[in-house]
Amino acid sequence: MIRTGTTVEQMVRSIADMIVTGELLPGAKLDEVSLAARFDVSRTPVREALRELGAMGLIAREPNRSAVVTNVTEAYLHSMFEAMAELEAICARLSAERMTVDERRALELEHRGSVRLVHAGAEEEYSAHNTEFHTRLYRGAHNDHVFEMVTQTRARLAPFRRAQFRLPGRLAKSYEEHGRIVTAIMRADATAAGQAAYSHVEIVSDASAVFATPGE
Amino acid sequence: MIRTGTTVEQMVRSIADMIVTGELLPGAKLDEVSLAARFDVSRTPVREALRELGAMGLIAREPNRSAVVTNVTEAYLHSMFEAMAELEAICARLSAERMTVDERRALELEHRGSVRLVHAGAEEEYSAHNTEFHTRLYRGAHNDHVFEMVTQTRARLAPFRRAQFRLPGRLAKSYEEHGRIVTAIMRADATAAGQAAYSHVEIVSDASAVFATPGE
DNA sequence: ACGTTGCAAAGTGCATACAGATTGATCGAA
DNA sequence: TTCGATCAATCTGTATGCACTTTGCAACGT
Repeated sequence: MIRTGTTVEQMVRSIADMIVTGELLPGAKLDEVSLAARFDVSRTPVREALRELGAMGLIAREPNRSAVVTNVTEAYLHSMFEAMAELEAICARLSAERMTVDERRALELEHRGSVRLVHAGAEEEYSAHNTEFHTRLYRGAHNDHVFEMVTQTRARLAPFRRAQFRLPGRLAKSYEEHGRIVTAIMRADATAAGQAAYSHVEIVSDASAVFATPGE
Repeated sequence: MIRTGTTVEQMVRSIADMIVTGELLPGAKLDEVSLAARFDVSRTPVREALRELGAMGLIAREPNRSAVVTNVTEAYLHSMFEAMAELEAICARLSAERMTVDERRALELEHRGSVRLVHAGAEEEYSAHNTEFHTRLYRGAHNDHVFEMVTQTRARLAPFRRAQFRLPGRLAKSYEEHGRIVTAIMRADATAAGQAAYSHVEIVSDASAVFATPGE
């Protein structure tokens, strides 16, 4: 396979991707031997990859037990959504203050371009647009550490948010909420941008809570 | 050393502690064989510990190079302090709204008890009190994910904040700022608590910026 | 002098081996 | 039948070994 020193990194990305995209569902067991066979490497790099995924919070590890895809309690899921709302609000506020002219224009274009996806009901494509839209918001804050935190939190939430756009009317609502954020940012109204971003995530949270595992 | 946990966990805690306390300064090299000898284990668990510390952001790793204690740029340090201010503000706001009566009382007692350390100029002891004070604030928010983020950010900032209480008059100022936060929380005034916490960190940031490494 | 090349020492990346822990199944006894 | 104990299969935790990479130094040529 890969003979360079990036083997573990690639495995981390690959496994993280499987978790985020739902190929590996919360609760799924990840045993080292199978993974080693699957990636055609020995257990040593597999263990290092699992160590890193554990630190990222994507999997849970206990001594002498197989790693399992993190299956958070309702309470913790709620705390992550609340944190996500706060982080998005921070990004929106900072973006309203700091985005360059080009960044503002690109955000607006990205948003306007998505209206046809809403009308077409293209859930898959809208989901991709949504990711891009929010990533622009995170970058626009011009704060690397906040970017790291919000990106990581987003990754951990991904498995629980997957089906949100399948709920009836969710696409149109999302578009409308994005619009409020964009408007506030174009006006450089940090307070309004923060509030719009906060309530946007709150609504996504409500739409996703149903997928949580009943507390343990 | 702490009894609980596996070998790797203990090493992670131990090394993280050395970094946070300044026993290992930013830029210090951590080679695997030396660490293995020092902890009397083989390189395998050492590598896993380094992998985890890397994921935590405490050390930087590159292929075929020794790990080095993270030596952040001024720009990144600034972004961490700004993020820290936002996180502390969140904790203060949520604490103002959610702390139980017992938690509020304990916070106030902790604060009042520290006045004698200020008068005595006991930097070391005040630093311990400061940690305890802020930890109470983080817990009081009753949000596990925010707690994780703020704790991790705090750990990464620790090496650059160590000497803050040696600056003249810093103890008294810190005490005064804590007082504002406590007052707001006792009044359940979330907005005031958030603002007080934000500016408190801002001041610490200014007091610490001098320790950053000139950008690279 | 100075830059270049080649080599040796040291360190990392990964594979393999072995020891200890866990799990599940089977067999025996109440 | 059911509960419990025992043992084998399986998996994780750690040690060790080998190959490749990096790096510092020294000898060489210009």
